Amino acid sequence: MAETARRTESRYGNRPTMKDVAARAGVGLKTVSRVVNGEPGVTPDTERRVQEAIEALGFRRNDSARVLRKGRTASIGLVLEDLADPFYGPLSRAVEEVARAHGALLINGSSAEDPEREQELVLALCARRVDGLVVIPAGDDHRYLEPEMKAGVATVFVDRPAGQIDADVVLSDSFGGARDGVAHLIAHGHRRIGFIGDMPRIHTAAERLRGYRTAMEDAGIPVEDAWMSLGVTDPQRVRRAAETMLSGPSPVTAVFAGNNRVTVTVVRVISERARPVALVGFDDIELADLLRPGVTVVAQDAAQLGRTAADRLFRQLDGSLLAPERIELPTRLITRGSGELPPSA
Amino acid sequence: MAETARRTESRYGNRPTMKDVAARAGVGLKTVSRVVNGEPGVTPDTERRVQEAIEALGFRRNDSARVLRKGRTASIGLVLEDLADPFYGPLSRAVEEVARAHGALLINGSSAEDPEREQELVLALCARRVDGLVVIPAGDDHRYLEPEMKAGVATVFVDRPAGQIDADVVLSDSFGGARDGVAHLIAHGHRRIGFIGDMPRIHTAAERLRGYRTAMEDAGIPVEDAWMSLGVTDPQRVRRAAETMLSGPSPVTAVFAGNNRVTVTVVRVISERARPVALVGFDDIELADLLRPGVTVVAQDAAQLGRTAADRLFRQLDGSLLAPERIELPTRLITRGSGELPPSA
DNA sequence: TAGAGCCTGGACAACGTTGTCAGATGCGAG
DNA sequence: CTCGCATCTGACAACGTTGTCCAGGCTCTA
Repeated sequence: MAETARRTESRYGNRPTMKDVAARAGVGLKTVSRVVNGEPGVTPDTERRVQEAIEALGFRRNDSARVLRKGRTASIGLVLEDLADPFYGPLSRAVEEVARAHGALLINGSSAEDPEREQELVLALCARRVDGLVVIPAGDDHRYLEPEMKAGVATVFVDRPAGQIDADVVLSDSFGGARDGVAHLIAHGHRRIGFIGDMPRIHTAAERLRGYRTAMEDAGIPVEDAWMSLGVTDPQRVRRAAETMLSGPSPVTAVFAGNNRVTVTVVRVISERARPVALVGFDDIELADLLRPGVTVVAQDAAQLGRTAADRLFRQLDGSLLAPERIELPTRLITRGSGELPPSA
Repeated sequence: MAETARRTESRYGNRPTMKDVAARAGVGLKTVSRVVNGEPGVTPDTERRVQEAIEALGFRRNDSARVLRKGRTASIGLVLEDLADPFYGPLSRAVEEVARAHGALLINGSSAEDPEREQELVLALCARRVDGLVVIPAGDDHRYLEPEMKAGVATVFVDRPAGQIDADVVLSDSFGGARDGVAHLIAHGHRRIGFIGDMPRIHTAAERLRGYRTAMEDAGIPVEDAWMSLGVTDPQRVRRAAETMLSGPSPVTAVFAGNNRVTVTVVRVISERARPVALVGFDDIELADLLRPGVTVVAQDAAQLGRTAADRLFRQLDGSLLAPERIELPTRLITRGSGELPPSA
């Protein structure tokens, strides 16, 4: 009775606690705790009374208090660049699945490729005492994480390595993938090949550029500056860059696109041109097989990246002190037509 | 000195607290709290000493304890079906942006369209005392949320309404969109039109089916059972369903696809056929404009759904007691070619 | 029937933070 | 020189949970 009144009269936001449950069930506080956590040492009769009280009051354990007491939050943080990017959806989902298998929840944040925002997010997650962090770095200096890692926050970087600190990282073989993709174009007779990619301060972008250069060099083809466009990602500028290389005095006959967004725009530009242009893109894109010609890509497995990173994270959490490791996953060239076009003109 | 030793010798996971900072700076506990929270009433000199101690120890405030004291967690939960689905990426991102603007973090979970898993996730989020919930329901009975909502957890449903309870919901106009899409096909001369969609227990699927039926009825066209395929989503079965309706004794000349995944598979099937088949899909898909013919779709704005829901959530949190509302966002027919093909045969 | 041992239940402290309140300090005015 | 006031600081309780430990009641055996 009294308890019911208390609930009813209580201000918005007041919730019953174990104490309330205990009072209503006529037992001690700790007994309620035992029932809630399925600990042994409670007679069936007592347990029933407690369960009824829980039901009646709509009690739900306050995990904040629990965390405070126990030290572990059973949650991990994932900081990525943009959840809306189709590359990160599967990655995030894969991390979530692994977390779920370990009974942990996932807190998600997008850095929008802004180093400051990355740091802000990471530190906010640390303040909540996430057990671990999976980070797709935006910045190139992660020394701010050192105290956190020392304090026991498991940390794994994905897609790009950490800057200035020694930490686990899971990568795709950007260099090898790009090199093979460009070599593929060369094997089909191209010599004037363009490269459009992101800012070289982004590790993957730099590696892919290096792969491009290496493939060209291996084939003994000198690269002209006009064939390369770096730091360009927004559709409008990619479009301009592509059109420029396709028009100049020595126009390219093939393009290597440095990521999925660039690929999409280049496909658009090429489809508007009369003369066919060969194309290989880094990252697979949906429906690539249905375009005419199909888009040849260097595919990386985003889900596998996420899974691998999360596995590694929980291995850290399971206590083994592991030396930081660099895990590189292979890429896969998927030929669909656009990369096999011969040079024209 | 003593503190340093304590830190160094401390077991894995030990972190400095405000008490440690206070001891090192030679001030009281509360003074540290004041500095950390930027409260007034601390002399610049004291503040500097405290800041130095914080720096030296690598102190970071424990938000779990803070939450326990203050009651608000500054985090909201988002339960959706599958983060890897391109429809949910932008939605999730939009919710995150709004949360960020309110200083809150986002905890994400995928229900995988399993009602039990949805409930499990939601209750886990409530146990963490998230301030609010954005839920894309998998189940059709949400009475389990009643005690939580009563206790002050702001709740908004998205994409599908809640079951058995009265709550805010933000929807796309599935019915109207589907009806218009089908009417568009009818206007282009089709009479035998197929429908492939998800299980009718999913609200959006049911609404889209209703839209299809209504459009057909409005045009005075009797619908044959063989034209409809319900509860089919995995690519293989969609493929079989599509092939069946395109082959039978009275084959359809056009297909309305109930969601993005179905649309993609149907595009595949159609592209393999000699005879052209008209197609309108619900949900936009990337590169739809580059296919030949381009794919005509009924587009909904996932980001806008997320933004609207999150806005509503924070309005609830800002204290105003609002009567539950149903907000319906319009859809947009985007014609690209596939929906304007005339009937053939 | 008394003592040993087991089982159940509860009192209490602790986790790290913030709100309350009162004490200390310094300064100016009478 | 002393009082009063404003400013700064710190002791203490509280948030809701879990771990420790002890008390009381029971059963079983000698």
